[in-house]
Amino acid sequence: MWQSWRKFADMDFKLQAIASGTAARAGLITTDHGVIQTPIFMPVGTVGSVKAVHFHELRDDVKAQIILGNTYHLYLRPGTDILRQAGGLHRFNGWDGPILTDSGGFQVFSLSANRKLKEEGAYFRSHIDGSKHLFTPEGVVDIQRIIGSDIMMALDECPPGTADYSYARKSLDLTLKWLKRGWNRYQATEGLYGFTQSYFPIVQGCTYPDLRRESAKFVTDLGADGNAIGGLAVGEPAEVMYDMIEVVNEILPADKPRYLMGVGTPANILEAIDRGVDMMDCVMPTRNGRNGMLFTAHGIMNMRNKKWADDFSPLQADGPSFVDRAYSKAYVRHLFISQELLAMQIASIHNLAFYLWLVGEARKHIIEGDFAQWKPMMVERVTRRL
RNA sequence: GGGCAGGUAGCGUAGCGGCGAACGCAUCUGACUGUAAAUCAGGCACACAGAAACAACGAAGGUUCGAGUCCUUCCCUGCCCA
Repeated sequence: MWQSWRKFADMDFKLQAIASGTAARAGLITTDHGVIQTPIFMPVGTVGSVKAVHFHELRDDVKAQIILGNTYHLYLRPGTDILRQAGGLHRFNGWDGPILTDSGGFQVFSLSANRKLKEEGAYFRSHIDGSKHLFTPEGVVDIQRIIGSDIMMALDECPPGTADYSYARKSLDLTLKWLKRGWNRYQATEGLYGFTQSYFPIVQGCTYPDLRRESAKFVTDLGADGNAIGGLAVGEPAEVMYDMIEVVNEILPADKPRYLMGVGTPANILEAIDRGVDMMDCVMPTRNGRNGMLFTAHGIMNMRNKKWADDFSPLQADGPSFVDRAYSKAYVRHLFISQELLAMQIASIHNLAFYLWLVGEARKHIIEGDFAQWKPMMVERVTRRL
């Protein structure tokens, strides 16, 4: 185990431990809104709300340390005027912990039918009212200054996992230009609300190792407070994703946090941590939770299945959240079948608490030094179907 | 007793000469990875399992190449009148 204390532009990242026989590491990220213990999972709160979960539940039950917001969605609603008047997103929604905002780069991918990419930026049609908007690398920094997130993300293009080489090449060229322009705007501006904000550039390059290496090198040379890996878990096989993480993490600096964007399943998360990833986010625990899927330390349950109808045992007797013991499987199934809102609340709290428990356990085992033995056992358990 | 309206898969309903029959609900199963997702997809008599066979239009007759669909009788339900 070794330690390093280094002060970077806006943010501290203190590496606390690296488990032997693996690239997994434990650390502490210090922001103006609090300290984050890594590896960490970050619940997604796209429009400034982690769907179906109150902030006191997020803090006290889920034990979230940082949440996400989304630039595209917040820009459309409530809009920058309201966010500026509110004094930023922390003041607006009441979450006083760290916030990371995605740039809208993912919407370039997920709303691809409603956008056109040009050198200057991404032209969008609002999914809400069809109105036209332009997202530039600079503009997206400006918007995130107004939102006031602790970590701002660069605007990138996130191509599908099936993209061919020539498209991936072209796409990466655009993303690299955008990264540099966004970085320049970031350095030329400062936070509006009296605390500092970081800017994370994003590695792209689809499933092509040479493009990934080039991208990682470029990103590293910017010297940001932390670096992100994007364009994964978008249709490529999981093994390919793991390979790309390894390729990229050989290059990304070890003394800065590495953020794997949009990942993933509990097994994905453990594999990513194993390969040196520090931060992850995913809609899966909340979205799949609302749709009846519960992730547990013993496997996956579809709560709508008939087999739970008369199972009065607790949701998860040894689970980390109060909902795990407060409610039975039969009751939660009844709530889902009856389309009761409480079902979605319980499932969201449970899944998020499980995800945070999982990364917390990973951290513990990294520090204790037996992560390499613990991980495969855990991967097997969390992928079972109950 | 008379009049009117009806009887279609667990329920509700569409179809009014080509239907092995649409749709909704219920029910069962699956999907969901930087959230256009409290969403989406599929199954759903019985039996069998592999391409063949047998299956829902109240019942029985009839007309027709062909009938939920037209005709006759009967049974049942609801409403109204005696």
